[in-house]
Amino acid sequence: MLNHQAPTILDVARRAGVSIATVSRVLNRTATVAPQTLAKIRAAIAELGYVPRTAARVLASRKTNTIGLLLPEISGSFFLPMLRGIEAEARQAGYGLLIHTAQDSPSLQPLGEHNADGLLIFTDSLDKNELATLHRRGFPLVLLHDSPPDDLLIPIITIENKAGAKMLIDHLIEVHQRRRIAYLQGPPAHEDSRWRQRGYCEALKAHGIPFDPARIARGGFDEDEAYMAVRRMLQQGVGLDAIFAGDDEAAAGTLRALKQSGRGVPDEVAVVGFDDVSFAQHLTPALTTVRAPIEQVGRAAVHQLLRLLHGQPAERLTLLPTELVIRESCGCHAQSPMAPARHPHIPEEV
Amino acid sequence: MLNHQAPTILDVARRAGVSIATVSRVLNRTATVAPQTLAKIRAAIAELGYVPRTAARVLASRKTNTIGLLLPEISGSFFLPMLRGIEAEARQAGYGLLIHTAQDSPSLQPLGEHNADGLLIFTDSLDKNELATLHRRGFPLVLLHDSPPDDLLIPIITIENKAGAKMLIDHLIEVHQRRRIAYLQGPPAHEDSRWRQRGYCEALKAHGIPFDPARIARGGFDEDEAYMAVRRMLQQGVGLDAIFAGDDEAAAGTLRALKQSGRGVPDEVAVVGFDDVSFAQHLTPALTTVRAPIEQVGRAAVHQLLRLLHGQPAERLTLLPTELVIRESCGCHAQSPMAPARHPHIPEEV
DNA sequence: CTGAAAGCGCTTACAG
DNA sequence: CTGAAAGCGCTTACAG
Repeated sequence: MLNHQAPTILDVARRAGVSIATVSRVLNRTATVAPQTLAKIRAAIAELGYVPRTAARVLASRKTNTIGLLLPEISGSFFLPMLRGIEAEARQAGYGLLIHTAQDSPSLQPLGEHNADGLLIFTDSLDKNELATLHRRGFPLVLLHDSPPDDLLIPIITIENKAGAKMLIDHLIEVHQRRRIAYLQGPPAHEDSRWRQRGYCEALKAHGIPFDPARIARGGFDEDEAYMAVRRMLQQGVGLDAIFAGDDEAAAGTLRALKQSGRGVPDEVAVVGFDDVSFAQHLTPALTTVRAPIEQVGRAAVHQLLRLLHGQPAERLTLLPTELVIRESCGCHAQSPMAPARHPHIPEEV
Repeated sequence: MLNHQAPTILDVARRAGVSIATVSRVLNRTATVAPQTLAKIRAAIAELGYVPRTAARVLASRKTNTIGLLLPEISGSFFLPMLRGIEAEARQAGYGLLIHTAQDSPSLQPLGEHNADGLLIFTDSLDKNELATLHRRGFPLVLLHDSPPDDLLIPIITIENKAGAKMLIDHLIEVHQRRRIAYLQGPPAHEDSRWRQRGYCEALKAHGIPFDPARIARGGFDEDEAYMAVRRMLQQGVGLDAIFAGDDEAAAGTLRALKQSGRGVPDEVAVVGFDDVSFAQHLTPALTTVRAPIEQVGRAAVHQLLRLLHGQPAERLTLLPTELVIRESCGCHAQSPMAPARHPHIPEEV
């Protein structure tokens, strides 16, 4: 399909007057080469605009030099910073990034040992059996926000969900005297949600507030689902003076439901989220939430995977700290509007 | 590195009692195979859990079956839907997606003929010379939101920026009687921004409003940059009754700057954005903007690239329609019952 | 420090 | 409908 035949290692070798083995050595810095030879080869490469064929290298070396990323789907403000972290870290290490969503493929064909050296697997994107099979084959795997089955030692990267949630609820109780606090659960099997709920429960307990199941509903980490859930609770007359929406997306739906029902936020009902995604600060009132270091999760995942790829031991669990972000929706005052919004870090140019 | 040797096509052939050529044929559906033979091969594949090595296929067939995506960086709410569209369309067509950001690599090494069949190139991510070189080699390329140099026939996918902007400004002028409308430009070389500015100018002209360069500033399609730009205009005493922020990110910064300066939005100053990214509806007041079909842009780009890959002619230009999204920041009433009611207001005098 | 040669696991004419 | 064989473009012991 290409107009001209791209140069191969043989073309370079001929032009430089050496063997292809020597060219390969300078390409891979795999052995010292005489200075003049080196210079000739470098020149030949430059003149021909030679780029090694990935496929040939992979076939011969049995390493793909690419990391696979498996996701359930591409959505939510959560995903962007994570991808940024993964891509940056992979690129820095000289690895390519192959992305695939599990959308409708029941089995994991498009990503595997045949086109990646290792895999990053996000919550809910791969069947546990397939995971076990891959792992037993010795294929390097790192999990994101989802624990492996007990018997498998697969590294996992996740965040301090419980501690974050506890800080948040403690704040509502201690600073704003809320005691009738609802919790909106995420998707059923979602570990983040379960840990957040534990933090919520612990905070209640620590303050002697009885747990009331009527104040638990399914928000699904989803704006519309949360909207419906809150409407339902309100209609049922569940007594509330605060809602922990589970995550920021759900918090947006919660705010909408409350506004529509004429409840004042935060005066009547305080609202808090989790994650601190980009739009959290733009909500009205500005959302009090917990900052999840999402980009770092991505970086850490690649980091651990690289260790595995290099035959080094990896951390079984990487638990990244979360941080309370106080804005207005909890009942606190607005901070100075002088402060510009915070932005994710942009790597410096070299 | 793997515990067991993964099965190869030879293992399958032996088990099925056929040659590797025949196995290859059923793998690729490249010739009809006798039913019993087919069955035996299928069985062998299943029993062995055989998956063809991508590298070997690529090397032998000279097709990578993957699409490369080159971006300047991973950021902004704009990027997510575009990626979703690209990934979905590629997956559907059986292509892998290899992502790379141009961050610090001055030249395009990590993505090219050696590991992709074709490339999707987003604005600002590749030097024009490299682009020309790739194209002249006959490498399939599709551009996103950025025109090729005149002499190169590279398909481009973009949106109706000018028409969208014109609708927006027409609305401000005709419905809300605004005449002192500022425009915040995007990054210098950004085509989207230039076309939006043309739409802005045409709308002014059509209503006999003189163009005033004092009302043009650099918002950079960036929240903080827009914030600073608006503050500056306000300090300089530039007369304004509306601001077209260039895009939604900049609109967020604009709202912040106006709020901080105590200007009422939309009463004193109307604000409109462009793109309709996810947070636009969450801003206060809810943002009137133009919906850019971003996910579709991604899909269309893959679609055109696939045509190229299949040797079919591709559309030189795909121009996707935009659509006005009226919310509240222009001065209109809230449309949906979801939002709180507002009293009608009488526009300020000019 | 360098080369000859085997081999990585497929696809694809070419025969039959 | 099927097989034998060449070839894709590299890497990597093995010699020297």
